[in-house]
Amino acid sequence: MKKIITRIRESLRKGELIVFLAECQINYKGRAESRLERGERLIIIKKDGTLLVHQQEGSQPVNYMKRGSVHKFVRDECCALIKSRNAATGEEMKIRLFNVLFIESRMPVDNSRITVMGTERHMADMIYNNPGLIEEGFKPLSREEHTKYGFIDVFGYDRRGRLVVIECKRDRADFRAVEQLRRYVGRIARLKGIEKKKVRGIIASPSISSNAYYFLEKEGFEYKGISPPHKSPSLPGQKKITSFNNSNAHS
Amino acid sequence: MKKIITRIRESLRKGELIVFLAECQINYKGRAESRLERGERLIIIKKDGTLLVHQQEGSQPVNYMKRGSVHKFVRDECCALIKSRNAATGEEMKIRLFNVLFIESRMPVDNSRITVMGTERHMADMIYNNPGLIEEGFKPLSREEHTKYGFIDVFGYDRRGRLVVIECKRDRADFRAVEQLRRYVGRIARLKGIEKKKVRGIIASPSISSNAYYFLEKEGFEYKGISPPHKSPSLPGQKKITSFNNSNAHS
DNA sequence: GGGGAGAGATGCCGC
DNA sequence: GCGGCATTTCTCCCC
Repeated sequence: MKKIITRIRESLRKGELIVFLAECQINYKGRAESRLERGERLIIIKKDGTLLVHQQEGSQPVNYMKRGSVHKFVRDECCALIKSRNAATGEEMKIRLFNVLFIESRMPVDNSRITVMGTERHMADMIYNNPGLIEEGFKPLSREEHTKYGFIDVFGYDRRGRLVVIECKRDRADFRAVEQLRRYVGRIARLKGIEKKKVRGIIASPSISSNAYYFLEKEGFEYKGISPPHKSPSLPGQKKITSFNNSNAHS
Repeated sequence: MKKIITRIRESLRKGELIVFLAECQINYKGRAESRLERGERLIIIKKDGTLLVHQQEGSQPVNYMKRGSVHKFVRDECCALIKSRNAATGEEMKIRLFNVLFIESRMPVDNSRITVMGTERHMADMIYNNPGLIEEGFKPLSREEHTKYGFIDVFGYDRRGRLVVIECKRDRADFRAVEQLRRYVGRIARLKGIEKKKVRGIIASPSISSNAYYFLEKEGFEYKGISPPHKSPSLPGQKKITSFNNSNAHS
C-alpha cells in the first residue's frame, strides 16, 4: 500500500492520468451530501483535478469531483485516505482505501478535439442558409442583428413582412420549447413595440410531443418538421404529432 | 494486438469491467454525429454495455455508448476495430485502435448503492414533517392525496383555509421554477374549480435569482428561503434576492 | 415507449 | 460570479 501511495503521489505531481481499481468507502459533502459503503470501484484522476468514481454499471460516475479539485493522500491508522477539495465550490470528498487491485498511470498524447455535427446550432445555421426550408419568401435577419435580441435561434421576416421567431430543437420538442418560444415572441414584440399576436412563432424540430403541439396551437404558433443536418428526419419512436393519447397532461 | 483482442473478447464474454488506454480514432452516428481524430484516450467498457471514452480533461466522456450497447471486435487491414451498436436507440460507434498502452480487466465486487442526502425530495419531506417552516398554521395534505395531483412537491392549506402549492428547489431557484409553479397553481385551480388568484404559490429554496423573483412577484407568488437538510443555508455566491442588476433579462 | 422532472447535473458563452 | 441554455444530457418514475 505504501508503494501505491508513493506512486500516486508521483503521478499526481507529474500530472499524469491515473486509473485504479480500489476497494473503498466514499463520503462527499458539498452541494449535497453522500455516502457510499465499502466496495470495489474504478477511480480516475485527471491532470485538471477531475476525479471520477465508477461502479460496474451506468454511464454516470457514482461520485466525482470537478476540475480544479486538489487531492491529497493521508495515512490513516487503518488505511490510506484520499482527501479531495474544491476550493471554488467548497466541496469535499474522502475516499478511504482498503485495497488497490490494479493501478496504471500514464501521460496520454492527445491533441484532438471532437467535432460534433447535428447540433441545434447547426440546425439554425442550416435554416439561415436555406430559408426556404421554413417557407417560400422567408428572409432571416443577419446573425449580427440576431445576437442583439438575445438567444433566439432564427429570426426574420416572412413574405408578407411579418416578424418570425423560430425556436429550433435538435430532438423532439416538448412543452418547454413552446414556453421558450412564447418568451421570445413576447420579448421581440415588446422591443419592436408591436402586438404579440402579429409576431409569428415557429417550432422547428424533427418531431413534437402531443402536449407541446396542444400548447403550440393554443398560443397560435406553428410547427415545422425539420431535422438537424446529418440526422435522418424519421427516427424510431416518432409519433404523429396529432395523436393525443394523454390529454390529462395538458396544462 | 492479436493477444489484446483475444483478451478483450474473453473479458466481454465474462462481463468484466474493462479499462484500457489506447491510441484510437472514433466515429459516432446516432442522435448526432461526431468524429474524433487520432489520439490516446482511456476507454472503459462495463458489463451492462456502457462504453466511455475519456480524454485527459473534464468530467464528461468525449464519446460514449449507453447501457445496452453491444460491442464487437473486427480485424481491419490496418488495425483492430471496435464496432458498438445500441439497438434500442439506433446509435453506432466505431473505434479504430492503433495501439493499446495498457489494459486491465476485472470483475469488481460491489454490492453498495450510494445514499444521497439533501435532495429536493428530502426538502419536501422536511416541510411535510415541519410545516411550521413555511408558516404558522400551514397544514400539508398527506402524501397519498398529494400524488393524486401530480408532480407537486408540497400541497396543503394555510391557516385561513386557502390552498397552498409549494415548489421546492434544492438550489437557487430560477425563472423556470416560477413557470413550473405557475403551471401547478393553474392545474390545481382548474381541478378544484376555483380561481387561480385564490391559490397561493410558494417557491421554497435556499436562494432565488433576481429575474425569478421579478416573475414571482408579477404572478403574485411568494418566496420562502429554505435549504434542503444537510446543506447550510448561506452559500458562497448567494445574492440578495432584491438586487436587480440585470433588468434586461426580465421577460 | 412517451412525458414530466430532478441532478452534487456539466459545459459554454455573455454580461 | 450570475444568468440563460444546449446536451449524443442521464436517470428515475409514472402512465
